[in-house]
Amino acid sequence: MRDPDKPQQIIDAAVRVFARTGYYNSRVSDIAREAGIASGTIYLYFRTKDDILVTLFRHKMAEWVASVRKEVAGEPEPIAKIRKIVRLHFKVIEENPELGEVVQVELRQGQKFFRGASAREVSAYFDVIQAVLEEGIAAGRIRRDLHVKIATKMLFGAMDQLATSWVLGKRAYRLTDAADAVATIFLKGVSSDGV
Amino acid sequence: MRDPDKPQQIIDAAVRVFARTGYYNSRVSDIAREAGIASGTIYLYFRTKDDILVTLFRHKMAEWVASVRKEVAGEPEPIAKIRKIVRLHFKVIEENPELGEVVQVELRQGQKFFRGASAREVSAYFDVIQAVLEEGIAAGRIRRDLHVKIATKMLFGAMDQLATSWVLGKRAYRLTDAADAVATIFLKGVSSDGV
Amino acid sequence: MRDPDKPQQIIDAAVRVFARTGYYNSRVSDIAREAGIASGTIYLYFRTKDDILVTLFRHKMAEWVASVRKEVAGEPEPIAKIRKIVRLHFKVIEENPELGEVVQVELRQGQKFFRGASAREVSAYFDVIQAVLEEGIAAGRIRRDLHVKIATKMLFGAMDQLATSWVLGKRAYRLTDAADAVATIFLKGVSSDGV
Amino acid sequence: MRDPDKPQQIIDAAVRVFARTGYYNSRVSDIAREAGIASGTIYLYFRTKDDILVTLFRHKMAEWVASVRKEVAGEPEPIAKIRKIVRLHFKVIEENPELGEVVQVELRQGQKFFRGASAREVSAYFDVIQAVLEEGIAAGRIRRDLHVKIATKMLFGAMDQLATSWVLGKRAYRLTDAADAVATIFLKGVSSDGV
DNA sequence: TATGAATGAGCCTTCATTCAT
DNA sequence: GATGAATGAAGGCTCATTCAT
Repeated sequence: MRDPDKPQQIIDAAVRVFARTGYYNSRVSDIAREAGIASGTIYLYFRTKDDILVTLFRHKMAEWVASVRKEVAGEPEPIAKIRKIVRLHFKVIEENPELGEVVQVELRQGQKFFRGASAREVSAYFDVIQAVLEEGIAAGRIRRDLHVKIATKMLFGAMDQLATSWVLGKRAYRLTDAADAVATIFLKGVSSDGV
Repeated sequence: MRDPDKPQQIIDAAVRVFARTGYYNSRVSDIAREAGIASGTIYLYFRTKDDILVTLFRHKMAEWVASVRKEVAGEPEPIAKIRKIVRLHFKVIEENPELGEVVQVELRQGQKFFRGASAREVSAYFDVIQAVLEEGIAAGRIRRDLHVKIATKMLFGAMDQLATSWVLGKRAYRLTDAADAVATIFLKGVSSDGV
Repeated sequence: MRDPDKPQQIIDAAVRVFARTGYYNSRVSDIAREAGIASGTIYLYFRTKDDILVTLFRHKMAEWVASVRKEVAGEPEPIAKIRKIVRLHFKVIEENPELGEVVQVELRQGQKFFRGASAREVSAYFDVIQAVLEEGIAAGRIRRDLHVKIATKMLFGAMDQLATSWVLGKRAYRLTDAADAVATIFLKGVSSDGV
Repeated sequence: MRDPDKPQQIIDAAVRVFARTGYYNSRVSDIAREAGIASGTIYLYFRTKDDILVTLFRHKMAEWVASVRKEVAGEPEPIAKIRKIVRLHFKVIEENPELGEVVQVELRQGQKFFRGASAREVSAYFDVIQAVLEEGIAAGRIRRDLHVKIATKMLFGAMDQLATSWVLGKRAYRLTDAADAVATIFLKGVSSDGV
């Protein structure tokens, strides 16, 4: 198992193929053709077809979470952090619509049928959001009585739905243009009354 | 002479089977067994396996939207309407977790791969939410400058994510208990400043 | 099992259906629809689908042979008898092209796969031809050294091929117009030299 | 890298299987077993089960016609050519009775139901016979007023019927022994009177 | 390591036949 | 007798996976 680029090439090919036809309607040989290799070669790097999807999720989500974490770390202000998260979420989707299609569409299948293999990475994303909200509470910018877990899921769900609509729709507008509106509504919803 | 209850029985069986193993991992014969009929019988009422899923979506979403519409119609106050929608959304999921699993998990697949067969019914749900928001604006209860389409998607996404977490999770709490918190955050986010 | 017309109606419907799509591509329900009855009713008169085909062959061939026998009996002259046989063969096909299609196309399948169920009737036809040839030899009109069985098969084969071409082709000409040419060539081939 | 002998092996296996049970009563897995391969392998070389039969017809008929053409070309005399054709026709059947069974029995089905896929090759055989007859007319050996198309069909039909009887019968005699009798009768039937 | 031909389990769908009405 | 809904065995075809080269 020498070539260290192959797994990444295969995953990138899989993203494109899955985006096009979905996991269950894609054949391993489609991924191989897209990657420019023989289908047998895939099995030198992945155990099964499922394994490709699971690894894909893990890698992409890990990358994503890492970049969100980094972005957030560079910003001291909790309110601004939320705005950054929304903007980055939409930017990632906008720049990688194929990845978006796969993640948006297949993730729920994945959560259910692939043993929560990507659970760690997904919940890491939730953790980032939740941590920022808690920071905001500590800073007095966010309501003390906020049910943080609920608010976390709401923000994620809101972003996810905007992204899904855009990805599966006509993409006639720039998704990132919606970022501020989304952040504003959410922040208004969770902020301390006096702010 | 053809049994008018059969299609419903088959759909109900399909909901249970799809909830358990997902559309692509379910066999037609599984649905037949669950429905207590022979597999050939299914083809007297549905053209293909796909047709079962599409019909399932259409029927269940149509029912759902109808009940939401009815609930909303009985309430004059736009703010209260939003609260009712959230409560009903969670109540439906809580009382039909299997339906929830199918709709939550398969719907996105469906939106993408089944010719948007359920698109009409899904967008009808969005329409209900949007109409209530516009009513709220007209009544001065909701910000005049709100981007209504964005807010609609946000509310749907928030509810959907809460529901998904609950359905795929341990269900250790009552989903409906989260309804007021969700509605409150959302309403605070969109309401007129003076309110 | 009362209605004495049903079996005939079913057979006639089967002739039309088999002519259209062939035995193996026809469904029992197609025959039922064509006959204007329910598919279950067929099983009151026939044991299996095979039974329909076998009975069809037997009846139609028996009718055919009977009419050939009658026609031949009315003609004292052996040479004229041969001409009559050819003319009648082509007339039957021309007037019942659907029957022709079934008999021509399916008969060989039948000979092979349906236990020679129609063997008796088919060989009865051969017997008629052979008897006429032997009559011709006795009358000195046909070569004494003729291999009668071979000549019988040749005449049948020749008529059968002309009929098949016509039935499966465009039918742009009248098949009976070819009868005399066929008879003439055959008779010249088998007649006594001095004639 | 794909084995270039496989298609031929599959066709040969198919000939044996179809001869035994007929096209419609044969399963693809039967052909695979007869060919000593897995059933999926067949689909690497043929698109559908139909495709096997059509290809089989085309190949075998093309081979047949080529050998007839060659045989005929080596003989200058038109009368002798006819005798050669009959002898070769019977020889092919006698040496390949299984092929004979398939061609004789299934060909008519094929003509009707497989889009006339073998039409070109079959009519090429007719063309060879017809050309020889026209040659005979030009050489003054065959009647000038002969309806060539009818005579062509008659000869083919006669040979075909002899072959069918032999193939489907007990094969208690040598088919080639009948060749001269058949040729003689036919030639006497079509030859110029003075000959 | 890479290949891709070969494998064969698996599944959707059809349709001859049955049987309750 | 007549119906046609129900049955379930059967089979063509797909495709993830293996393995000889």
